[in-house]
Amino acid sequence: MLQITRDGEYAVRAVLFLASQPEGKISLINEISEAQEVPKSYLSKIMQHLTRSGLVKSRRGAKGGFVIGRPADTITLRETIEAVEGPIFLNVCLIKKGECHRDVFCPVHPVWKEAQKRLFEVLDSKTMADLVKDASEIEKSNAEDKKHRN
Amino acid sequence: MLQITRDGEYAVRAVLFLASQPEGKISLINEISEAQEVPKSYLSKIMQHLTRSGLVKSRRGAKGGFVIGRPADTITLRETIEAVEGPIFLNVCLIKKGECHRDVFCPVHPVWKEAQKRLFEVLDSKTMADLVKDASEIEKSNAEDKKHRN
DNA sequence: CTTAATCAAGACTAAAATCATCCTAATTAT
DNA sequence: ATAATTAGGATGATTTTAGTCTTGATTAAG
Ligand code: SF4
Ligand code: SF4
Repeated sequence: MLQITRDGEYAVRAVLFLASQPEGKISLINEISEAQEVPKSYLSKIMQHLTRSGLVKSRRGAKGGFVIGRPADTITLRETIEAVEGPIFLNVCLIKKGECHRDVFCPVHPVWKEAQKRLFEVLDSKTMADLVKDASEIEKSNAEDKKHRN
Repeated sequence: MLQITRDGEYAVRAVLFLASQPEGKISLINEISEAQEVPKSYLSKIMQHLTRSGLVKSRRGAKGGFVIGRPADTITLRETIEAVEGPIFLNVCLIKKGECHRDVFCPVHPVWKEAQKRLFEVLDSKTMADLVKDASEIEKSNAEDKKHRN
């Protein structure tokens, strides 16, 4: 359907949440689930993937939980999504040369290549650090709006 | 999976085929299916959608078949895909305001908006007429390559 | 060393989407 | 009439999506 799955969406919410936590703060599944409105048991599955990919670090047992795995300014939106959904290909012919044998003469093939490139430009350019900053600016702006509505 | 479906892919192939036919030439399901390597019975379902959307015109009965429904330079890649897949939304929050209630404070929302805009720029800018032209240029270039490989 | 807390791993499931196929009906030219 | 074609809908296999649940492993602390 040319739409990101809940896996990808929830992964972004989770990583973004961890990125917004103070250094060293350990977050529990419960916290993340409630704050980001993701079903707890589903989220736990997603966190496993994110842990295996290194985007987050986990510790089991008492005082365990999750922290972000790398500096937030080194984690892009695309990387987060692909960590749980696998690599993005807008059409099968982008998977690899010859995946669709028509690619050698197909005039649509280069268009998909370009479309994907442009999409990646956007998803690669936003890091989790950027998004945390954006969030605080939106919050500030919303507070301003509220004041002006009096 | 953030990938166009076979419906969309096959629709593009079919419309492109019709766009490349000489004015007035009527094409049969069989011809289109063979030339574009799309399962015949599946294609027939897709042609129905394309007909209802006006992108192609059909005539039943003897001497019937399909022709393109509008000038090829007025049909974009995006329109063709959306005719069979429905409108494209890279994430649910793009469907409409409030579809995701977090959109008012979510820093990722504007990124999806931008990503979709960029994607549309590419898919809207290519018409079937462009693609037919591109195809003939690719063919010419491939023939050249072949000659030089001697 | 026991226990409570917490994540890891994988089995399981319901519903929907995907990718088709097939049959019957309607239409059209000859 | 008849042959050629598309229209429409029923059907179906497979995969994906979006989750839940249970059991096991690990850890800190008393
Ligand atoms: S766009 Fe062209 S190359 Fe890509 S899958 Fe379709 S036919 Fe193959
Ligand atoms: S990106 Fe933000 S607004 Fe869009 S669906 Fe996710 S949470 Fe909602």
